[in-house]
Amino acid sequence: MGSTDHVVALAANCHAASPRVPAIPRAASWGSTNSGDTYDATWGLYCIQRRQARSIGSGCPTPTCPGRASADRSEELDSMALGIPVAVVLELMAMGQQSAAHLGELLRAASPTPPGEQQELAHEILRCCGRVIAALSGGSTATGKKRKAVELGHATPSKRRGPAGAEAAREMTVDTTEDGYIWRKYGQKDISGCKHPRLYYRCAFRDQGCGATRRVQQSQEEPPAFVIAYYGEHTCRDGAAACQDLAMPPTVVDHGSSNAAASAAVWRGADRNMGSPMPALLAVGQRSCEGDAPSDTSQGWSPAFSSEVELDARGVGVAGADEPWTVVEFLDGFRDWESVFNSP
DNA sequence: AGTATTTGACCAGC
DNA sequence: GCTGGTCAAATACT
Repeated sequence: MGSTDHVVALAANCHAASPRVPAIPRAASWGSTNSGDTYDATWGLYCIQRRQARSIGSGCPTPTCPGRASADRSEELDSMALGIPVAVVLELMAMGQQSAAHLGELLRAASPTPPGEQQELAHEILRCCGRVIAALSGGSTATGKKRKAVELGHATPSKRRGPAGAEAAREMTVDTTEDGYIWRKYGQKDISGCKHPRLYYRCAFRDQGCGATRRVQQSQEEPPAFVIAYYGEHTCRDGAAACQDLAMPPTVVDHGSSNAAASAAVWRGADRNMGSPMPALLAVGQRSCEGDAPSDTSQGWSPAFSSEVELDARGVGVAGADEPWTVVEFLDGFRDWESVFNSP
């Protein structure tokens, strides 16, 4: 059995033990909050209503919905050689990432110290997913503009245009500023022609040498969307994993972070989800952005979501009348892209 | 008291 | 000179 099968099987087994789970972040790229699709990322099950899949390319009034106005979307859909929408790949990779994180958590719980080969493997899966997501996000930048060498951090550290030390900008438009990393705000600037200020964040683990930064600009659209540009790579044990570790129960994780306040903030988030089946992933990231400027430090695991996920005994979403499908079916080969996206 | 955030100042590119 | 990215002191928060 391969690693992926292992993760999927594990996730499916875990879900069987707990068929109902709280709301889970949905990848922003799928957009609409009331489209009827459901995503149980924690347990690795993904349900999507066919009507939502059809909305891609047919237009949707929701500004952040992938089906809206479909010039950009069709461009994105065409952007992959295999004809697979980038957004869907991102979604699946995010799911894989979460499953790997969950696997790591379970392995850690089974044998806390020292980290075993299995845990290293889980971490490797997590890292691979993260890199694919980063690569795909970079390939679908909103502006498509290339940054000059001086902006890419090849120059000595300075106050150059573009965050210092940045290697590349990966720009994306999402409906939440939460992305699974812990960021520390270090600046804010009013930008000419923009109603909202631009916010500057760096990784909270900067003291560990992590040079990742991001720039957040709220669009003037309604509802709010955020254009987030990422610079540099997370070197803080792959950022997301570290952040997730912080959110785990203390009996499982001793992260050793000197960042007490950040840890405390995450723990407060965890408290809100006491009793949920997977606090490490559910606990954080449920604060939505309100007002003009999201001044909060993002702690979330994953992008925006708003709907409660109701699952039946098999762990399949039952949000609507249309027949749902699960990503497990897809991964097992019972569903293919055509059946998902072209079905009436 | 320690840490995070805010915000005006500074700096460099354009 | 204007703009935007960063710094750092002041302030707020826990």
